Amino acid sequence: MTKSNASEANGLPVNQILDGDCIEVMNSLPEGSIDLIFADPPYNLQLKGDLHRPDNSKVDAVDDHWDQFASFKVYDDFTREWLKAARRLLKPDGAIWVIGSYHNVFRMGAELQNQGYWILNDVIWRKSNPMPNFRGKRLTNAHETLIWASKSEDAKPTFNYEALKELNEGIQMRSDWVLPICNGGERLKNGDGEKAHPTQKPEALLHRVLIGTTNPGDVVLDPFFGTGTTGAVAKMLGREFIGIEREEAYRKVAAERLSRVRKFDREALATTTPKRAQPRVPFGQLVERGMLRPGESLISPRGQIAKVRADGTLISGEARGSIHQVGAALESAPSCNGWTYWQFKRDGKTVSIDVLRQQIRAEMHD
Amino acid sequence: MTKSNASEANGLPVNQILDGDCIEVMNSLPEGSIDLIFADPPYNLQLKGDLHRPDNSKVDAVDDHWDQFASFKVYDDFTREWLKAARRLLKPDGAIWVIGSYHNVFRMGAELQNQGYWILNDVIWRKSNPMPNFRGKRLTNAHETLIWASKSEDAKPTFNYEALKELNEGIQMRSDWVLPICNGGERLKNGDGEKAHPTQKPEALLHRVLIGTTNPGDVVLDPFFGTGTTGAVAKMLGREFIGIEREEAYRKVAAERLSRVRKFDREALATTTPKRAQPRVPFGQLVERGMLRPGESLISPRGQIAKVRADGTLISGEARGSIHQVGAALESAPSCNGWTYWQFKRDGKTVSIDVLRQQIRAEMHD
DNA sequence: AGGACCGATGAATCTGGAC
DNA sequence: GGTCCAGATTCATCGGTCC
Repeated sequence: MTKSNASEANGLPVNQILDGDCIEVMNSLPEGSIDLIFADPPYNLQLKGDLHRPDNSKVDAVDDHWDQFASFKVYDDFTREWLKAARRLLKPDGAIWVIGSYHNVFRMGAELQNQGYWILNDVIWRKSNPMPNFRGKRLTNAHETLIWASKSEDAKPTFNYEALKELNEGIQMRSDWVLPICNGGERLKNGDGEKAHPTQKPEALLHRVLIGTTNPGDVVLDPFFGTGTTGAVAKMLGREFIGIEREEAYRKVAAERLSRVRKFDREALATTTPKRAQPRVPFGQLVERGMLRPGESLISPRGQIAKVRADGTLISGEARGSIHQVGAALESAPSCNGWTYWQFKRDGKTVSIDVLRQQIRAEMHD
Repeated sequence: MTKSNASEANGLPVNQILDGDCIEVMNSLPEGSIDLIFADPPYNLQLKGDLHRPDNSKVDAVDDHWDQFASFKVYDDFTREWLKAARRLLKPDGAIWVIGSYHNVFRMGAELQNQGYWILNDVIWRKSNPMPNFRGKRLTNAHETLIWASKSEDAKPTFNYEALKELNEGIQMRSDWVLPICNGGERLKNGDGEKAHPTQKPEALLHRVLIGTTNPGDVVLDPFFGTGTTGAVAKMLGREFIGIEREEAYRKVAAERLSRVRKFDREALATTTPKRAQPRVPFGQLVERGMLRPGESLISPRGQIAKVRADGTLISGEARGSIHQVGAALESAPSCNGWTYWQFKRDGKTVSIDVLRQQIRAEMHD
C-alpha cells in the first residue's frame, strides 16, 4: 500500500491509495463504513487486457477472438462482483455514482437495479468540447452517463439541494450537466509528455458530485482511482477519500498529484443552509412570548380572518387547529404552510408571521 | 385491424394502425421486411403516493394500467420478447430506436446487446422545459435516453450525415438533442380537453430520427403507436409507416390525426432556426471549473471584499448569497448585476469576472 | 393593439421527525 | 414499526384575461 499520507479514521485507511484488485481490497474493508462511492470502471475490453475475475484468474475471452456474448458474460460477472463488494461497504444511507458510456452503462444500470440499489437520477455529462466523429458514420459522441443510486429504496441519501441550486445560479440543478472534458493544465502528463491516463475525468465533474451528495468529513471511496481526480477534489473540499488502483504507474501519478492539493478553508467550504436544517419554532411560542396576543386576528391572503387562541391554535369559522391546519381548511388544500400563509397588522402595516419566526431564530444564534 | 387507408406494399400493411398485442402482431408480419423500428415502450414507472406542486395542485401522473409491471423479471420477459420479434422483422441493414428513462432504459440497452443488436449511439433528448422536481429531493429529471442500434455489428444502417449536419446549422450532429416537450397546439386532447395520451412525443424528435436514419419510401414500424407521432412524421416526410396499438382510444385519436397530416413539399422541409440567445452561465461553474477557487476574494468597485464559497455563493460581512445578491446588499440597491460588478486579481492585475463568463461562452460555441 | 398578469401543466420511482 | 402532522417545495411555456 502507498501510505505517504497514511492515516486512520474509524479503522479506515483514509486519504491513501490502496494497491490491489478493487474487489479484494473492498472486501478487506469494514462493512457499512463508506458514505459515498464514485466508480469509473474500465469498459474497453478489446484494448485493455487488464480485466481479471474475482479470483484473480486471467480472463481469456477478452483478447481472444472477439466473442460478444462471452465477453458480455465476463463483463457482467465483473460488474456484479464489484457492485456487490461496493454495496457491502456502504453505510445504510450511503450512495454510489457510476459513470460510463453506451458500451457498459446499460449493463451497470441493470445490475445496480438487480442488486437492490435504488436509482435516484441518471445524469448526463454533456461535453462542451467532445472529439468529433471523423468518419461521419455516427453522431458525435458528446456525452457520458452517470447513475446516482442509494443503497436501497428506503435509504435517505445526502442531497444538498440548495448548494446545487446555488451552483446553478438559483435554478434547481438539472440532470444534464454541461462541462468541458479534461485537458489543458488539468490534464496530467507522464514524463514523455503523453497523457498519463486515457480517461482522466475533469475535477469540475467531481466537484459537483461531492458538493451535491456528500458533506464535509464524509468518506468517499473510488475503487478505480486512476489519476486520483476523486481524491484530489475530495481533499480540496474537506472530504476523506480512499482510492484503490492496481496499476503502479497511475498510483504514482495520483500520489504526486495529491501531494500538491490543498484543502480550501472552512469558510469557503460552508454552503447554503437548507431551511429544513433550521430550528423548528412552534407557533405557540409567539403567543407565549407576547409577540402575538390571544384574541388577535390573523389575515389570510384572501382576507379571511382567524383568531389566535392562548394555546397557539387558530379558530376561523368552523375550522380550528394549527396555523397549518386552518390554512389548509380555508383553502380546501391538502396542506398549507401556515408560516407563509398568515399575516397580522402592526402600526397599520400588514406583516407576515414568518417575520416573527425569523426574529426568534436570530435570537437563537446569539 | 383499422384499415381506413388500407394499402399493401411488398405484402406489408403499410400506412395502417394494426390492433392487437405488439408481439403477436409483429410475429404475423413477414421476416426481414422493415427498414426502421421506433419503439416507445412502457417505462415501468413505480410511483407511490400523490405528488403536489408547491401551489398544492396535483400532478397528473402516469398511472395507466399499461405501465404497470409486477417485477423486473416480468418487465425483462416482456422486453426480451418484443425486441426478439422486432429483430426478426428488420431487414439486415435495418435499425431500431428505443426511448426510455432510467426506470427501464438500462434493461432495454442490456437486452439489445444480449440479442446481438449493435448499439450505434445513445442519444440524449435534453428537454428545454421539463417538469421540475417539486420536493427538492432529486435533480430535475430533464432528459430521456434513446438508443439507436443496428440489427448486427456488420450491418450498414442508413445514416444521413449531411442532412443532420444541415439540421444543426452546418455542425456535425451531436448525441444530445435539445428539444421542448410536446405541449401547446401539438398536444392532442380528448373530448374533455384532457391530454389524449400521457406521454405523447414531440414531432421534432421523430423528425430528427427519420431524417437521420431513413430514406423516403422506407417502411417504419412503431409497435407502441400511441397517438401516432411516428406515423404522422413518417407521412409528412414521405416514409411508409406501420403502427401497432392495442388501446382503442389511442388508435382512434391516431387515425384522426393521421387523416389531417399532409406530406411536405421538399421546400417545406427547410426551416430557419432562430438565433439563439446568449447561453446563461451560472457563476458556480467558474468555481467548479477551478477558474476561481473557494476562499478566493472578489473585489467590488469600492474596494469591498467578498469570499467565494464552494457552492458558488459569496460571503461578505453579514451578507451571503449569489454574486448579484451580495453586490446588491453592499450597494443597498434593489438589484445588481454581479457579472459586471465583481473583479478578482490575477498576476497582479484586476480582472472582471465577466471575462471568465465570456471564456466559457466561447467554448460552448465549439 | 399590445403588454402585464394569472392559471394551468408536463413520463416523477419527490419528506422527515416526534411520539 | 406505524401514525401523526409540521411545514418545505417549481421551471418553462402556453393561453386567456385584464388594463
